[in-house]
Amino acid sequence: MSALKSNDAVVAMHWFRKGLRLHDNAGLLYALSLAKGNNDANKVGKFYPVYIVDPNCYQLLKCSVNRAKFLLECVQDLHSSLKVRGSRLYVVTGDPVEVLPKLWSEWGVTNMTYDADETGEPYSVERDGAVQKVAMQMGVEMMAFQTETLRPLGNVPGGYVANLGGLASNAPSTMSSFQQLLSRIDRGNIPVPLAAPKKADFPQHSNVDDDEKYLPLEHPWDIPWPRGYKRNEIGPVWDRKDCLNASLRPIVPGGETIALQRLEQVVTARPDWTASFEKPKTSCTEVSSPSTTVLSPYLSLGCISPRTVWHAVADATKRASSKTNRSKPPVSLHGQILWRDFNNLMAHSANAQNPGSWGRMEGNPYCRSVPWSSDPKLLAAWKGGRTGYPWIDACMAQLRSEGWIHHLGRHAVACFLTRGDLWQSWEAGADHFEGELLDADYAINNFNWLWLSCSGFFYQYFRCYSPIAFQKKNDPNGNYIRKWVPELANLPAKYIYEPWTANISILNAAGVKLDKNYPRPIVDHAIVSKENMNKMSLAYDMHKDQQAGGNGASSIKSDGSPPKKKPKTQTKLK
DNA sequence: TAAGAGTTGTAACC
DNA sequence: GGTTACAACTCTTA
Repeated sequence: MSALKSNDAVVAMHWFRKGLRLHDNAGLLYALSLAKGNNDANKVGKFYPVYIVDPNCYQLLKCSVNRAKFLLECVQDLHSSLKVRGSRLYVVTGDPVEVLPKLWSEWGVTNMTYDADETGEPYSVERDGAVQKVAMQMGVEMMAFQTETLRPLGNVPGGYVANLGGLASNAPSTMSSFQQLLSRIDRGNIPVPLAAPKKADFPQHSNVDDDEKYLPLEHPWDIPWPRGYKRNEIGPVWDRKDCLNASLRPIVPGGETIALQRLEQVVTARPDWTASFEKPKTSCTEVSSPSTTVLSPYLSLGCISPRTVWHAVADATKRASSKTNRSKPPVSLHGQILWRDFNNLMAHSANAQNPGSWGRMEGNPYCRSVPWSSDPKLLAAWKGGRTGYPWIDACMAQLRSEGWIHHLGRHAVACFLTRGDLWQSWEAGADHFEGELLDADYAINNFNWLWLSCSGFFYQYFRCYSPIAFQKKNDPNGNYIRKWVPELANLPAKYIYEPWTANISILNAAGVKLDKNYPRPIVDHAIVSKENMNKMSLAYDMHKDQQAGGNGASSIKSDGSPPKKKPKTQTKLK
């Protein structure tokens, strides 16, 4: 595409949204090359790297204190890294659709690069569409770069959909068929990440100023709420005091610099560990140092690029001892990055078929209809870690405190909320996770909720996690519970997973007062899990009927009653 | 059309 | 600690 509109020097802007990094950032490099005038001294222009704190953005509206802290740290780190290179970050607050045109006029911007959102996330689609419209009117040339997945998702050269005949609805819906698709694109080779720009790559003597008006925000309470926002109505409920609450400690600090250090420490420096990594075998009982990489928060905001992680894992694996067993996708570390691309492709495909459907049950081509209940009390108990099942409550406490839970803990609480126990919609769970998780990601979060609730991609609903047995097997002494549910810390190991089975003298000795400082179970897992399996079975039968060409009517008798289907686990109900 | 595979279940048995 | 029944899902492939 033509970059220059006239003989004038270019004024280039790079709009950081996700992709909060300097390394492997094609859009940033392209903007810099434009501003440098292809090294023609007469054509050296200006370069403005910009981040917009957008209070309307879903990231801020659903955002927990932890996530706001993490985001601001990422932005601050970007500013520092740019300053080292003789530049700076311009941080502006407001709606991008209003803010960008002002900056374009003020600075005379001719070109703007940004990282594309290919998943079709509704807020991004709406925002970017509106910005593009204004840019067109103002003659600002916008250029999007696909850099947040190993390969572009869409119908562009090297993209997944381009290798599916250009039809997103042809996207593979299983991990193995996804891996085959990837292996057909350039024989499965993953492009090498681009280096971060050096000081010499920035146009010098241009526009570096210390205008305090554009400094990064320091504290989460500096973020203004959108106009008309009413506390407690929607989104986060926090103020300055909440932000200073010492119990809220993100599991990792934000920023590209720390992300790259962490990659070095956990992957590069541990070749044997990296080569033999198997996700299902990692521990969800750790109370001090996590058993996985905890790179996901950085990937979700693009502090580190997936290609960078991919190649670091490949290099470390090459250096591993010959005696070390090499794990393979989907359980290996490469597998984890592949899952990420697969999930992104599914989001892209769902939204290409029906815009905005990926985060919902209704109209989502990958989601089965399940008649979930809606009980605010059960949902609140789950969110607040007051279900009466210590392992579930411990996970929810860690989520609230650190913005992170081990993958298997997420499985446990997601299964519990949906098909396992509470029979609440996965949408409600996904919504809560999106606000609380540091690594909240539209594609991946919704994919996993579809999976765990057996609404899509995973269908073995008879495999159900027990909120007691699963973790008892991993952590017999209940150390994880003792840390995150301190009310139960003094219970003997025998009762730590089921405090209601202890007699009153044992409870008294441990300082546990059921219904007072710790709740009794809100449901009986042994009973509801069986009932729920029968409900899932009926929902699946309805789905089959619809697949067969009907509208599910054959499952409903003329009097409106459900079919007399023999419950498959009837014999176990007693 | 049937067989096989599917990142990570549970409980009972030896 | 390994094996098996539980009651049986869907999607892909041959």
